[in-house]
Amino acid sequence: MDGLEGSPVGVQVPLYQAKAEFFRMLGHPVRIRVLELLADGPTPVRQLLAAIEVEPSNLSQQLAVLRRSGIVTATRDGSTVVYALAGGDVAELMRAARRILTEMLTGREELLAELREAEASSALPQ
Amino acid sequence: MDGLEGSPVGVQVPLYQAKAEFFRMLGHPVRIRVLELLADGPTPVRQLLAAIEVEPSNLSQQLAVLRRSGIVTATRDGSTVVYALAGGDVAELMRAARRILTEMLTGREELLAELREAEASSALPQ
DNA sequence: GCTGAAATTGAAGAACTTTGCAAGTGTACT
DNA sequence: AGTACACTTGCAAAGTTCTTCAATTTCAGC
Repeated sequence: MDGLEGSPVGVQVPLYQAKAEFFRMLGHPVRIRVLELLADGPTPVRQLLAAIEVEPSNLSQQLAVLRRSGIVTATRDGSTVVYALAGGDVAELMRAARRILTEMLTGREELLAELREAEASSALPQ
Repeated sequence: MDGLEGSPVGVQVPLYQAKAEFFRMLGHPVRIRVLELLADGPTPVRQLLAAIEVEPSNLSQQLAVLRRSGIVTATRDGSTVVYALAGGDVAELMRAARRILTEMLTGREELLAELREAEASSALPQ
């Protein structure tokens, strides 16, 4: 876990490792849903909890991961805590991901259609 | 691992889970480097191996993850195997990630500067 | 057919992440 | 002060992923 935040300022982490940590931090269904909800504006935990089927303590852990990575901020307002995206076009990233994902799944269906039609043998790995 | 490929055709996985699996598949330094190398065109394993400091069998494992997810394809040419991006603008995704990453790190430095200046107490979580 | 090089696979153990529960902190209300 | 609510934290068990080793497959050249 913990990726980005662990690095003291000035200690250089190779960029490809920072990227890997960034993507790993995105790699959890609850965290994805939180980011998508936050894309529509700052949201109190209570509301996230209502929208996502998950135990409060589990949500808190996932929020902690997002917070530590720096992609979201938390501010306390009375007894509720409000989360918001720290900046950046997270929505754009999600769009890019969706495009690739769609393409990948489409490619897959085409491949399967081909395979269904001609039960031929070929010489490719796997 | 295995995410996307495990799903029989027609069994619907919630989109946020497919996204999480997709990002998790990107979440490894060796896999990121492979994708970045492949962004410059199809590349034989031998060349990947020369460019990335990693054991052959470890690289193979990571290539298998990428292959199973469908983001790359492998074709055999004589005794060498050549990998290529399966489609999609992976480069665009990486650019989006880099933008956010940069912003996050910049935000962090600003925050730290602020903290250094005024050692004030506040009431935020963490 | 052997031998060697290129790449993959399988399996075992270490390392990491996720989950849920119980306990803790902070704020608001009476 | 005491109770209730909103969240967070610590921790152990369960689950997943990573790394490495040895074994295997596939092809090319002899």
